[in-house]
Amino acid sequence: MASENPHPAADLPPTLLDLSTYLLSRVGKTARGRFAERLAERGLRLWDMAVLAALADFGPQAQRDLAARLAIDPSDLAKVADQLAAAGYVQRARDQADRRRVSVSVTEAGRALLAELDAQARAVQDEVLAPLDAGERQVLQELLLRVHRGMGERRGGP
Amino acid sequence: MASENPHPAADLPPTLLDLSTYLLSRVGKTARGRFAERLAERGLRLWDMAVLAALADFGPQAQRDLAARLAIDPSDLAKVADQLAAAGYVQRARDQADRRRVSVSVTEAGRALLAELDAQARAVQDEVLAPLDAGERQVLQELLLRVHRGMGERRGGP
DNA sequence: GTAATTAGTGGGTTGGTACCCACTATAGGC
DNA sequence: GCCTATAGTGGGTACCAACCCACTAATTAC
Repeated sequence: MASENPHPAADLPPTLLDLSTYLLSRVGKTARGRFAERLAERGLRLWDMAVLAALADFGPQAQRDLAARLAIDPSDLAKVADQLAAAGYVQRARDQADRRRVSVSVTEAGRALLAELDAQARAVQDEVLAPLDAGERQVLQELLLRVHRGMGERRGGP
Repeated sequence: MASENPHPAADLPPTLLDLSTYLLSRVGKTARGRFAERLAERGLRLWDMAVLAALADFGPQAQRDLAARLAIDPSDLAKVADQLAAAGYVQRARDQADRRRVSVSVTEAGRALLAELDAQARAVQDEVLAPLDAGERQVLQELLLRVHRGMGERRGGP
């Protein structure tokens, strides 16, 4: 999974480097990739963390609501939840009021894992944002947050 | 190819939104996706533009050098070049000094196409960066550029 | 009760990317 | 001339993400 550098380095055309969207896409992909690598070492995927985060932040929820919130296909969420439950990071229980629903909640182990993953994510972030000082990182975060809020939440990854 | 919004909107866990790398990845993916959509309408892919840009910026080159520069597999580049040549956007000619090499150069049509694509890319960028004013976009561009330069150019997309 | 709706799940398909290998043609060392 | 290395190309494989459909179980509407 850890890919060495199969092709030599490159310096890219200014026409592309002048596009913020190009840089955004490239930097974003790299960051995502590096973090995904670390998750893979534990047999986890990005969605796993997204689900844990959503449960920790918003509390127990029915899978359907969780899927809507994360904009993931309910069928795919079922698979993620399955793995997480098998590993003991989440619990699933039939809702007694409406027994079709499965309420998912994060366990203590899940919270602990989330904290660890968050730390790892920040480690990767430090690596990626190394060229920026604390103030600049703050600025970047705020700009990105505003851009993100402005985007119609179509569909993305985790 | 144009995906409607198959799942309802979502508001995401603060734990994730607090990670710049998460935002980077998400915003980048969206931008990339939107631009790719437009390219797809013309039967083009992201690599096509990358190749045109490299040729326009750096002049005619052997495919091998072009592949190294863009960090794409030579075999994959061959396929891209093939399509571009068939459409008349690039020309391929055997290097007379070394007849193994194929020198690729962009045609007038290719330059015209690149200009159009660049305009479209900027249109998408305007859309994505809508929440930011001109000064903020400038700041973002510079921060991203520095981050990008700091990244070991492992491998990415186009 | 019957019909229509909803939640979850299993089993796929599709599209795109990165990657790799075998093969041909040419070049260069000696 | 012979041998090794290199440039390009064709034809794959592997992997992942997004998506979709069919099916079951439970609920609600009438």
